Amino acid sequence: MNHRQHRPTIKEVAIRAGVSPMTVSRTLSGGVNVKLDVQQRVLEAVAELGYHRNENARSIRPGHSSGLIGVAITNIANPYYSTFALGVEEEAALSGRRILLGNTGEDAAREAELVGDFLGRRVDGLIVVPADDAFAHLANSQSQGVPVVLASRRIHGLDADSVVLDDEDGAYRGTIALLDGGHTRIGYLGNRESIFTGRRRHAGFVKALHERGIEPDPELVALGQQTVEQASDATRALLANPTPPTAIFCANNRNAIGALKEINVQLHTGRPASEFPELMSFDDFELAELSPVPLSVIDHDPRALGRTAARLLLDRLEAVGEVPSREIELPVTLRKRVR
Amino acid sequence: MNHRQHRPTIKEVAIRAGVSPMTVSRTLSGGVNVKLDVQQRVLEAVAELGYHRNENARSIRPGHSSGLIGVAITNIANPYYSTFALGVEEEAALSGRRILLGNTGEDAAREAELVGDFLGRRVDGLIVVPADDAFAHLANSQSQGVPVVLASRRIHGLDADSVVLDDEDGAYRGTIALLDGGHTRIGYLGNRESIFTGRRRHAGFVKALHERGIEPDPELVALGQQTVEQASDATRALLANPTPPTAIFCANNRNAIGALKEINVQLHTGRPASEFPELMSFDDFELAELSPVPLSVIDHDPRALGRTAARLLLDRLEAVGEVPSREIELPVTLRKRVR
DNA sequence: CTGTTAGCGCTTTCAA
DNA sequence: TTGAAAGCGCTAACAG
Repeated sequence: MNHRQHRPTIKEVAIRAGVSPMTVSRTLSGGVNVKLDVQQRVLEAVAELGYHRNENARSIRPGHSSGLIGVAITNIANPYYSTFALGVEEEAALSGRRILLGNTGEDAAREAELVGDFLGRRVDGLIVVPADDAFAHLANSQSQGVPVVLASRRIHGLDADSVVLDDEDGAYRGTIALLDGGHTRIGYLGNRESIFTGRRRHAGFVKALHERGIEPDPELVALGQQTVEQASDATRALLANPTPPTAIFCANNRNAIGALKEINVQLHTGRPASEFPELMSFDDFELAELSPVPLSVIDHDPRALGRTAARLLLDRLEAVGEVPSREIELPVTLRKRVR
Repeated sequence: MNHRQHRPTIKEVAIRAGVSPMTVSRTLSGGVNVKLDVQQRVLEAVAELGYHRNENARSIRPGHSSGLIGVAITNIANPYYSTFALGVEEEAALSGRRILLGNTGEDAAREAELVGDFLGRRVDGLIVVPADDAFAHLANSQSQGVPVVLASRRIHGLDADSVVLDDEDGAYRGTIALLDGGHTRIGYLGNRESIFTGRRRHAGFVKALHERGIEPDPELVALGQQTVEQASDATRALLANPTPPTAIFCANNRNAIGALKEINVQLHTGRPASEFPELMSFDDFELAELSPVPLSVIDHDPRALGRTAARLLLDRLEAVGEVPSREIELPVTLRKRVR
């Protein structure tokens, strides 16, 4: 490895090109008021040294921003969030910005820590899928002029731009579809009630049942599964119920996949698929169509969610003066019987 | 929103605490040689103002690093790479570092652009899944003392730390398993030969066939599918062959999933599953066990790949002096008949 | 068209 | 134990 072990500075480029640092700076900023042949020499020196402007040095000057967007999500490995991150990255790249990515693992303390770090790195703004309703760290960010966009989940009491899904309506429609299919004993696998989407999707589920005069059986409701494995365990418990559900509403892809895996395992014992519950999944996911039991999905576009979140942030960064915060709710589509 | 619209500086904290900026700085760096009660006052001022040290300003001082790691991967939305990114993030976080994430979309020009940007932001190092064999931008990075770790793919001619999978051996063993299962007409869905893993996995495939005296039929080999949809299209073509393959080797999860989806579609026409080819997938993936046809996977751990890549980088950053570059090859596990 | 000066926020060095 | 000065890399503002 050719170790010059040194990052060239503007001064070195200047010396090599036989000009002052200002001329280098001007050349790199578009070249206004620099003779063409001088620009040429400067650019040659830049290329020879492999020089890159020190963005950190630039960003400490007044008026200049870092061009960074801090993104705090709960779990990058979940395809829903990674696709979301892709959307953010794409949209951010359009304005030449980069994303600083942090994983919170649904841990509020970790989230606050990450946000503090992001602020220290002078991000232009934050895109956060909040782990819970605590928001002192986010309000602090806003108070310093660093806008916050909430994605997927809102926080009660925090005035910020946000983009979420139409959770309640989706869950409601999905549940109604199950009820219309003749199911009356419907299980529920979902997130904790303390999580925005958990609350909303469960509310939509309950609303549909109530509308048909059905009281949800607490024995068929399992909340708080964060992993596929936990979801499989919860499904096993549901199936072991003396009067098992004939359908299960899965409030996210982790829970739907866990349910599917457990059902698939139990199918190998020889019981026919028709004896297993039909599934409704909030979130589409890859290979859903291979389900051995009837499966419908409440579909939406996590990439668009990411792009929208980034758009909200960029719009605010470009806006002049005070702008009221925008709350966007993206629609979801019920796709019946993808299998 | 409470808009102070201003990021407090060390000076303001100092004024509020009635001390000099240096005392604030010292307090925040551990508090050596600062009286306890003074530290107390400083920390109160910090909390009141929501102050965060400007890391960008810190990083321009000699000796100080940015604490950033630039990560350039080809597609965050691919679960393989998002899990990889999770591993990198986790390991980087252990040393208090953050990741700057960029998506290359398999585009070498975009990769070079990203790397240039990362260098401008003074990353401590780079972790790259290279889009192709061009490496001027990476050598440039190294020459400036910014180490590069290649992940998943190596580049011929670039001396850098790297962690890859045992591609050829995995593909070889997978293919042998198919041959042992009695297959002689085996299709291949994979990446372009210009991509490191594409070359190696294909080589392993061919090696196994040759060992059994079989010449691969060019009509059964489809290279270059990057998306699930393209893989489905390629599968359709394979299945339409007058003498279709009885097994298909899928060199990555995109291709395996595409094959699975196409087979699933064709199953709905009524032809029995037994008439469709058995599958071998390099990469495990979620719900593989739901495959309607026999499916084996060549499994590995993308998260460990990410952690290892980060570890290689961090080790080099912590090392003193010249250290020879390390090339790690992670093992893969053949799992027969996950379904 | 080009260069000099000054200062962004921070911390190392030196002085008190 | 504290502070003042100087300078990291860069560029607006001013001078020439």
